[in-house]
Amino acid sequence: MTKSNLDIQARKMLKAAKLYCTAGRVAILKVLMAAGKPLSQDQIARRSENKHFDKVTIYRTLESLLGVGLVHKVFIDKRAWHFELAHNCTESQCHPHFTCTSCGDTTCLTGVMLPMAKSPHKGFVIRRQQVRLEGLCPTCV
Amino acid sequence: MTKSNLDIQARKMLKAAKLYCTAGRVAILKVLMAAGKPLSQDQIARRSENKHFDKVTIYRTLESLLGVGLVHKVFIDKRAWHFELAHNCTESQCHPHFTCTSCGDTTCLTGVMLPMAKSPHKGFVIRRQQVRLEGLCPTCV
DNA sequence: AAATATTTGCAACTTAGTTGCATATCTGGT
DNA sequence: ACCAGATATGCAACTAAGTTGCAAATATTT
Repeated sequence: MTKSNLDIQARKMLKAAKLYCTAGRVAILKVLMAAGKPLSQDQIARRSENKHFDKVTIYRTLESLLGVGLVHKVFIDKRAWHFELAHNCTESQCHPHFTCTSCGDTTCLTGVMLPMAKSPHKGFVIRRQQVRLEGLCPTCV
Repeated sequence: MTKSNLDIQARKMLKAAKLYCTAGRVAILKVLMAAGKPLSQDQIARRSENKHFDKVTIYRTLESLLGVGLVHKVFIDKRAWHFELAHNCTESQCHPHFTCTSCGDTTCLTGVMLPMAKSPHKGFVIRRQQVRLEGLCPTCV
């Protein structure tokens, strides 16, 4: 079995981040790369079913990927946390996430970028900005 | 016992929204007004301890307040949902919420407002925008 | 290939939020 | 002010999401 492109890329990312290159990390990175949108632990588990990973492993893996900045936590109107690859992001801002109020689906609006907020209160140092949008998606309009 | 200002205000808001004016709703609105920042169910419960409200009641009350737009759900890096009064907000945008990465505290940056994002993908109708900021607060700088 | 460092899976647990249903409370009409 | 109907509340039991400790398995370094 030849290693896929995604596989090679995932291993490169892990090596660059000085993380142990384990089956779980590679698999989860690949799932996130393929998805192109934020996923929950549960969704990740279901999308890597050919190999079963315990949910604790998935959470801990995501934690380690968060730690080195390969992955971001996304805040959307769902009960479970969602994670996505941190590419397409500048140091201070990712793309906005759009959630449809009708079907509930979330889309990454890559390419859209707002100017960074400036704190009016002296003393606040703003490092990162996240934008969440809500409305109707093309299918539900 | 004379009714406080907050009390009168809360009742007015409920009446205007055509919601039953119950002890729970008034109490929770007062707690949110007094807090001036997003609170979780748990925090609301602890701040209205002179009268005990079941957590189910608090969730359902928040649900009803959300329904008429008196309250907003705020998305921050906490496990529990947080809610705040929906004043100080335009139809399409509240103030940004700033969370300190050091102490974890969240502050409302009232007065700060970003231009609304414009969708580059035709077909998306953007109705509301929420901004989450992260960095260091004055105390932790 | 061995020694060391790190990750994984399991079981048990905590915390957040939900559901159904019987009881209590609210509001408008008389 | 009181009653009927509408709505909200509390309780108990439940589901879902995320966490902890520890022993076994897997990576990496030498």
